[in-house]
Amino acid sequence: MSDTAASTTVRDLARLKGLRWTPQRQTVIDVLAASDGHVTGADLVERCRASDPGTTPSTVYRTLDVLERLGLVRHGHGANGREEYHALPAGRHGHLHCSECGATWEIDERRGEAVAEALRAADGFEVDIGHVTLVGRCGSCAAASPA
Amino acid sequence: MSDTAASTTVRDLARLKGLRWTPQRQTVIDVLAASDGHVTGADLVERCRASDPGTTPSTVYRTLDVLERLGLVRHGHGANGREEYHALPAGRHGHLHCSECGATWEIDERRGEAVAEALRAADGFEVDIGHVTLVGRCGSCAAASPA
DNA sequence: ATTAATGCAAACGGTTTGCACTACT
DNA sequence: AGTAGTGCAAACCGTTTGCATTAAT
Repeated sequence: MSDTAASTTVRDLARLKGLRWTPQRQTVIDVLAASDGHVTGADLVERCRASDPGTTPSTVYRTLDVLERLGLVRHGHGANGREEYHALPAGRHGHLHCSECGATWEIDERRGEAVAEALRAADGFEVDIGHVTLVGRCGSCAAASPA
Repeated sequence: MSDTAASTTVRDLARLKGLRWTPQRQTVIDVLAASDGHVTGADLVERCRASDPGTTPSTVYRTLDVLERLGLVRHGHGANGREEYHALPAGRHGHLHCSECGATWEIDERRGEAVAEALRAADGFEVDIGHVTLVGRCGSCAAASPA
């Protein structure tokens, strides 16, 4: 399961655009794919080093740029404001982060659409729900302590 | 209009907590109050220098910490992920940022509540709508170009 | 007189850049 | 062979910290 169809596609897509495919880039997309949703740039560098100890920050960040330009990756901002990357398809889902217990989880499709609808209501703003992590307090924490 | 009632209150509140009130702190809250909503830390430093050229980053950031601990200031994250501060009362309003035209504006109370309600629906998550700037495309931009 | 707060200057962490070298095509 | 991509190392930017000094109480 190391040379997936998906990887092949990415490589070909890159070639189409006149880009070259390198082991480093493969590593980045592999690691990215293995990260279920949101990874920090620095995180990614670190994780890449696990499979390729020679990984350099510059290469990772440059690769992320390329992948994003290819439309294969999106970046957003986590609860702490740090850049966060995720491989597509994951575009339409956002994240919630509880500032009290520190947990983070996804906003399911239905709620995501409800939020989008609420924002669209007045003047047609089309929110990119996946771009930022919403912060607040989860049900349990909110219930546990007062307002 | 330089020594407002509000300022006096802040100073007294600080004193109550055993803190000292300094010209630098006064400058920070003044500048903050004059900034209609969201200011970056670095921004704030710069703006403070306008009224007090001797302003130091460390002092500004430390002051922001204090003010936040006093509950007078909140920090959040802007469209670019940078830290952003705003003076209360402004807690319950969020910001929208159009990634296409670059405009930023506030989420009015009604929509803010609608969003909160949408997120609360499933499991009681209480979003802090003011903590992050939501990113997307404004009505005009969305209408102008296709999806 | 106490001791909180300041200012400096240096450290920090994540990200970006210039440049010579490597390697994909 | 030609040029896109790499690795290194240094720069960068916003923010944080240690420490001696200043000033609010």
